[in-house]
Amino acid sequence: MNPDALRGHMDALLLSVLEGEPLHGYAIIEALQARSGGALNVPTGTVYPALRRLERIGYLASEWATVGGRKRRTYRLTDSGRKQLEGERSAWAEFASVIGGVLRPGVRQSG
Amino acid sequence: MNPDALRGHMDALLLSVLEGEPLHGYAIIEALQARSGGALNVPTGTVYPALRRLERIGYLASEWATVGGRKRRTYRLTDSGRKQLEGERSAWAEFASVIGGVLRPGVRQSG
DNA sequence: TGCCTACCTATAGCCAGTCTACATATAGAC
DNA sequence: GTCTATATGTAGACTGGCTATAGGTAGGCA
Repeated sequence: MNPDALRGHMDALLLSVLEGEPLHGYAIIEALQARSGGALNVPTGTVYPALRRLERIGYLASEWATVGGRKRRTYRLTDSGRKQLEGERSAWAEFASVIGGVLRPGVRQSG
Repeated sequence: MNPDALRGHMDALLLSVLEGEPLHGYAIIEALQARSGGALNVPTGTVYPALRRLERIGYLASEWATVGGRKRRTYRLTDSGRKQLEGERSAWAEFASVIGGVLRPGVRQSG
């Protein structure tokens, strides 16, 4: 998967994965991998800064927890984040439709 | 349309629009607008450098022409570009399927 | 005792592609 | 002579995903 292609879609992926249940960073990475059938291998250097950014904006909130002697920062969607997720979903639908439409083979403008 | 979302998909759009017939830069911008129902407003600062890059790689070839007193640089797909377009199309299909899959509401991993 | 793997968070700096803003020029309408 | 449409092009800003690195715990294994 070309990394550049993810640009601008990462937020939607993160919010979506957190919709069902709160997760910590490492688990989010695994969830993305699992949900994509292994196609999405997002490095920590992408996920952790993105999560902090989303928290700063107000779409996520986080709490520290210690599980099995390991510290985790667990993120959950805020109401604002849930609303944003809706927006991201329709933006994606629009985007996919537009790009898909232009890429469709054999299209000609007037002939 | 969020500009970042285009990252990594611009090449595919340009190659696709040139599949049917050779076009010059300005016409390519109009074609993208037309084919997308107005959703795609790609600025010249994006298109011209991208076209040059694609030519440098070998996916496009260009020739100068003068039409109605105005100079145009007309781009056409090379064989290599046509091949690349196929690759871009399947990459897009894969990408759209993966992202769409993760974004689908109500997905849960095991429960 | 040491080594390795899995788990877990985090940052500095790189990089490439899209964007904004600007520069340049012809044709035709008004 | 001013405006709009047509037409190409560059410099530099911006931005967000990536690489590389850093730090630490737990548990298996030899």
